[in-house]
Amino acid sequence: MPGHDKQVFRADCASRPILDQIADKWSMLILAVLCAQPLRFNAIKRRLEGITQKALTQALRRLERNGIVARRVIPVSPVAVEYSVTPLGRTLQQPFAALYGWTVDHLPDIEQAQRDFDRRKNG
Amino acid sequence: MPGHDKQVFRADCASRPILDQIADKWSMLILAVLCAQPLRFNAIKRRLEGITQKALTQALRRLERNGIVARRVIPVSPVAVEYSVTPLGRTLQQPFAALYGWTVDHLPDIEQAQRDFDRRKNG
DNA sequence: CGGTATCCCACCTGATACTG
DNA sequence: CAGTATCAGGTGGGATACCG
Repeated sequence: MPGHDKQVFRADCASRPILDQIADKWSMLILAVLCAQPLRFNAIKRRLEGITQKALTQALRRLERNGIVARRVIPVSPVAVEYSVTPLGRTLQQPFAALYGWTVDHLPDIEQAQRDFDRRKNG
Repeated sequence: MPGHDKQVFRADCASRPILDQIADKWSMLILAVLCAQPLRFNAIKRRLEGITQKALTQALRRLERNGIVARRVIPVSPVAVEYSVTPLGRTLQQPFAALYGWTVDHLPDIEQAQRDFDRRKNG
């Protein structure tokens, strides 16, 4: 991290809570599905196997509050709500893809390291 | 994420737990401080304002298990333990730096979005 | 359909004490 | 120094029920 090696380690660094809210379990996956196309609440939920309604609601609110996704209410009956990625959110695609690509590329190494570690501990 | 748009959304995708364990609150900061130089336990703790001993211990174990950091016991008295970044861990620097750079670059946008959102909700 | 409200429990936290 | 152990207390998640 050339250039900002000092501030980020301070508890009051402004980027810390952002990093926490954006680099979490579900946000990356939500952004990925929405980047392909805008989707409605339950459409997102169906695509993200394992997410609960509560977790999805919370993650979407957080992303909306941070300007990453937009929420549009379509006044039909029953109500339809469409979520889409904002221009700001699109700029996150590159960093996220890099991180995801890393996990895929190094998955064998990591799993090997885990086996080694567990064997050392257990015998 | 060109090329792997399908698997990651499945609950049993192998990269999911890795992503969870690596893109968490403290791992990025720990890796950043250790990339500059190997450090002992309390040296890391002093640099990461706000982390508890327990949280640091857990994060280091997880990083060690995944082959990201190495733990070396130096048999002096009292015991010294030095943590360093492995070659595998070094390859994570680029993706992490990209993500951190993003938060710094877009911090004003995000804070503005937060103010707008909060004002809409509260009035 | 897209949520909110509620309950309950696992977990994380912080503080403190103890050990090799 | 570098942890582990323990306990109290608060937070968040899962399951369920209900609402516009």
